[in-house]
Amino acid sequence: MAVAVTSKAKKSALSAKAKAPLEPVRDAERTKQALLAAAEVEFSTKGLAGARVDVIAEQAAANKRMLYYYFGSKEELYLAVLERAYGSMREAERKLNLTDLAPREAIKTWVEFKFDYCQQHQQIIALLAGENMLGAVHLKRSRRLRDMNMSLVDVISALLDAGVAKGDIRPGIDPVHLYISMSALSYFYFSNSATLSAAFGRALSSPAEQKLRRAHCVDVIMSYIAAR
Amino acid sequence: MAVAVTSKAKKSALSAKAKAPLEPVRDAERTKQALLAAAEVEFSTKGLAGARVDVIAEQAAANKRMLYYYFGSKEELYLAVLERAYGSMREAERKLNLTDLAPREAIKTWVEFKFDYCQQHQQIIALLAGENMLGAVHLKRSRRLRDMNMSLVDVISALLDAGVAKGDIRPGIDPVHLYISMSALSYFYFSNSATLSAAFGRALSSPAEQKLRRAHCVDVIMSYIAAR
Amino acid sequence: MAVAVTSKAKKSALSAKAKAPLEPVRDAERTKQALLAAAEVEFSTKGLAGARVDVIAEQAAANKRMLYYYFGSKEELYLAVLERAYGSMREAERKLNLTDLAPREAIKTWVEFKFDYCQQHQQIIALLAGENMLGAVHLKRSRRLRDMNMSLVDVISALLDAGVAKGDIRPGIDPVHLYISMSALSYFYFSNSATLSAAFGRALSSPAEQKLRRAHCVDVIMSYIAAR
Amino acid sequence: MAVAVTSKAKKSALSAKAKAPLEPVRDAERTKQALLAAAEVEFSTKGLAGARVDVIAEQAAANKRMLYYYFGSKEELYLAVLERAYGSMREAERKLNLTDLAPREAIKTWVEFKFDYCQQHQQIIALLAGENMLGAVHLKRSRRLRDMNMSLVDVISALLDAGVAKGDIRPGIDPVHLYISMSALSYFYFSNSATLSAAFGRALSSPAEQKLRRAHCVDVIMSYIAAR
DNA sequence: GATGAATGAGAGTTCATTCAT
DNA sequence: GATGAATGAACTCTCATTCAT
Repeated sequence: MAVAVTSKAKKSALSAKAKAPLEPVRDAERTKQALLAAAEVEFSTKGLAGARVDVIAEQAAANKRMLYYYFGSKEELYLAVLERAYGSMREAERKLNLTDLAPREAIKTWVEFKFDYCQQHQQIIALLAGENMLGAVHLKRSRRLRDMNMSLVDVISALLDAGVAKGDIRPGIDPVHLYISMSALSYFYFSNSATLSAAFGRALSSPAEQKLRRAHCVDVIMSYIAAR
Repeated sequence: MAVAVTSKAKKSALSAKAKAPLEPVRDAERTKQALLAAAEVEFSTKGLAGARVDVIAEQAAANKRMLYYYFGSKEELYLAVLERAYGSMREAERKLNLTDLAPREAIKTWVEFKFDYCQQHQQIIALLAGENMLGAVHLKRSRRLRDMNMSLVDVISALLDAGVAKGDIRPGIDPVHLYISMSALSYFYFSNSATLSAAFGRALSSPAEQKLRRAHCVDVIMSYIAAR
Repeated sequence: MAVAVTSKAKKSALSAKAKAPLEPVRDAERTKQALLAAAEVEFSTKGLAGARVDVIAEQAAANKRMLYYYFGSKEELYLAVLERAYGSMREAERKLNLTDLAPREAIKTWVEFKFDYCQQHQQIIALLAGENMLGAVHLKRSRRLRDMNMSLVDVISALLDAGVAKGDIRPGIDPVHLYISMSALSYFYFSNSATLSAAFGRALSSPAEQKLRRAHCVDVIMSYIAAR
Repeated sequence: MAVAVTSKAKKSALSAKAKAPLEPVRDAERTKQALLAAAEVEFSTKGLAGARVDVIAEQAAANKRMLYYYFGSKEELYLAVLERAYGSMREAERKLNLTDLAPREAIKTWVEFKFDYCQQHQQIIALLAGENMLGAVHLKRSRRLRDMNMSLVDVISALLDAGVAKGDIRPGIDPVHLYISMSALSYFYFSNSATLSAAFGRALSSPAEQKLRRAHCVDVIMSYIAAR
């Protein structure tokens, strides 16, 4: 963990220029981010109702009071976590720039991205699962998320159209449902890994198994979109 | 299990000995079922932590004390609900008797069944989502569910083998992952319908939309298993 | 106050008639009244904001949870206390039956009653002072108190009219302001006794002093209403 | 006390060397007064316990830290407000110089002053009501207020004696109780206007109504002191 | 003289659970 | 088998106050 340095240290930094610039203890942004990070863990493992603000504050090495100072309430903190998680997911997707690739290649990349993102952010998966269980009432209220979506469909539509024109993607595919399926194949595997592993008595979350699943997801989608 | 005799029955037994043989009012069983039903609603909409014991008792038109009388604790009630829900899902699946059908036909039927079951039991979907968020610790502890699974894989394997032999299913398909995908395509659509509808600004849960999705799920899986 | 008798007490009373009737621990009404009484003390000495629910519960020998069980919140308990206090004050006034007396005699009795009531219920005085400081927002919201008032003015009017007709009360007196003055002379003496004593360096709350004040109040009002 | 020099002053000192002798901006005093004014509003509407330090600081457009810098604590600020309010009330009374008037005229003027002062300083009325509810523990501790009182009684006594000698004031009037009554008639009308208005369903605080009350107060007192 | 960040104690409130009948 | 009263622990949230700059 980074060592905290007070203003005292900073002043001495003026005299000794070799001193590395350090993060101060009284850093609003730092505290805020620590709270958000701790909250993400707590909410994603226990849900909104099951999460404890004391635990969040403690894990963030912050005072409980700070949580209310910055976020107002448990629910607003939850929403902040949700917005950040959902936002960064959409953001990552947007950065894919799939339009530069050939249609089938682009879709394959997308499926792989979906899988990798789920794998690397299982906390977000859990978070979204919890939010969906509650009817997504919080996400629906969020203004920040209103605009984030939508354009996705346009990208898929364009890819599908190009593929159809080129002759290597079959016509008549609904872009929304294709997108849902691409998500579903990876998301469900991670969101339900606990019950799935129990059900099949097979450690589905091992690296080897994950590699298998990744290929399977690509396979399913590519088979589906293939021109006959 | 001991036969329940209500106080009503007792009283009438005292005053009139020539009573009807045994008036099995079984309020006991009825109360128990009412509690389970109410608990399923409460747990599936609010999660384990968010659910309120008082609400469950009230919705079941039962006294709160009865809940403890029959189930011991909130957590045990939750487990009972989970077991019942998960059990009946597996039970329904077992009753499909798919081995009588041609392999491709059987799998198509299965996919459709998956979709229909999800649609008709969205409460169970939510319940499972919540349980998975918690790492499925309760379901893993359940003895009753140990045995329920497993045989599923055998059925799929048999179907796949038969199809391959017959030449209309491609070889090399992993039955576990096929099963997971069959589940994923329907489950995710329902479990995440709240965020999906918000994301796409399209009422994905309308009957027309559901019919579309059902066909899409079948299409995806059938394309995948098709022999080239 | 009626003595509560539980079924237990009743039963034992049947077998052993000499048994003293006992107060049961689990008596809803008793707990409720104890809470109200404790709350009256706490609210009247510290105000709504300064009062502590823990103290109220402890003084009532009840569990803090019971306070919420019966009253819902601190504010609602406060309102209940207020309604009870204000209600019993008005009730006592109504029972005076002053119309049976000669006009001047009636008004003299009323002034004396005002003084005596203030003296015997200084808690209520303090309670009302606090509520008035808050703009009486709680009392104004109370439905129960809507109807309690008003008729008072009619009584005074009748008395004044009779006195005027009889010739021993001067005409032209506003009954509302007379009532306010009758209240003010006693109420203020008690509500502000703390600052008054400090200001005059004279122990104004001694019995002797109170007797003096009582006579003074009567004197002032009687001088005012006297026909010239 | 150290002379305050604001940053504003400093800056202008830098740019214009030919400065005015000493530009005593005294933000210090201004901030202090702003805090007192804001505190008076907050304490008089919510009481000591109900008042919020943050609100006071915000309303004074000052930093919360300044409140502690100048007053040490919430309670000491409260005391400062009380002392100021009570002091200025007594001060105003002292400035009446009633000894120049004829006795009855002087008392009439005094009653009118009481009424007018209450009307113009209803905040102080509320403040005193709150303090009295708490047993006036703060005012009693205040050294500044020890000396303020007392002389009032001498003035009244002198007026009464003069009136009695002159033959137009009746003998035997207790000056303290007369003073209390003069206060009571106006104070109570304002301190309890909220409940009174509610009780009588009559907007007692309208200008017309206030004029009526003022005359009534004078009438009551003048009738009382009149020689028969 | 002024400020935003931080704090610990304690407030009101809620909850699963149990007691007495 | 059923009920209303009772409980204590724990939770979310608030507040006056102080630190570091």
